Amino acid sequence: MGKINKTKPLMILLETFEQTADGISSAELVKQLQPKMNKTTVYRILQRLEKSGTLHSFRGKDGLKWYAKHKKCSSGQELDTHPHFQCRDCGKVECLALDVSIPSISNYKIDSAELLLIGQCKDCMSKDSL
Amino acid sequence: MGKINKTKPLMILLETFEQTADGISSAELVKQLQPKMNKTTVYRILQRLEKSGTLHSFRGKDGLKWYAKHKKCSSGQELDTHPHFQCRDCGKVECLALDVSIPSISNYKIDSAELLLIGQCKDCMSKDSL
DNA sequence: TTGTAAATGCAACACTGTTGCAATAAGTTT
DNA sequence: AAACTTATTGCAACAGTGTTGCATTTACAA
Repeated sequence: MGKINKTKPLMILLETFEQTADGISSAELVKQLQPKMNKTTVYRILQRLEKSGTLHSFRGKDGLKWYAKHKKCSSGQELDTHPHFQCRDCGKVECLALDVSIPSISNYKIDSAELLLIGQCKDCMSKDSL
Repeated sequence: MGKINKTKPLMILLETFEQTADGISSAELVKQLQPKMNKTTVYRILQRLEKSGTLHSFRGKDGLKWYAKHKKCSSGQELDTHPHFQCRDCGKVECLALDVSIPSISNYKIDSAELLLIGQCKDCMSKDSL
């Protein structure tokens, strides 16, 4: 009891996501944290943080899994279906603060939706004009 | 000249997609066509068919790449941004004949959008009630 | 027939993500 | 504190998706 925690992998990941509102791919995290932290540990912590509601996940344009902070919905239980933007050039992913209305389809039960917008971000647009 | 074509991989793939309006994942195709056709060949033909406009591709909920017939837009050059539905239970993917309006974002140039609706299809709903 | 370009197969590889098991750390009970 | 239990982490091995290089075959043209 009273033993001082060393900086744990969980904390490192939590702080990483606290520092940005952007998305981070699991693969990127694994690379960044090696060899300080094991690949398996990274994947497992991400799963835990998603299950606990701290993070949300989605797929990027290349099929990679991305995570970002989970934004609490203003009105309780509704689905948070904000879109994500991914730059076709640098690959960066951002959460967009927009509401997307999910179309309803007869004979189908829709649980969730993922909207990914692909384009060019500010940085890459300005690089183009140099 | 005049030599009779044996049934070529390209033709097999084309016919496969002609027979359904649903999506088929590359991985599924590779499995189905083995050992008649090589994995690499399948992937390369899919790339070719997408580049030529015969197929379009998108990512499913698990990051797999899916292909389906490309539907021509009624009015020429506009982006075809129909959503896709994937069943959370059986994994099947369908193209939905709905128009989705892509939100525009200041400072961003949006090229394309992917909307994936995840839920339960008719078949799996009826299986549940047995 | 000969030559050339496209299409296919094969092996090996890179990468993302998972699983099983052992080792460690943390928390609980006595 | 000691013993026990549970949760975390690391490591190695694996499975699956997709790509690349190179050799071979096929289609097509001169």
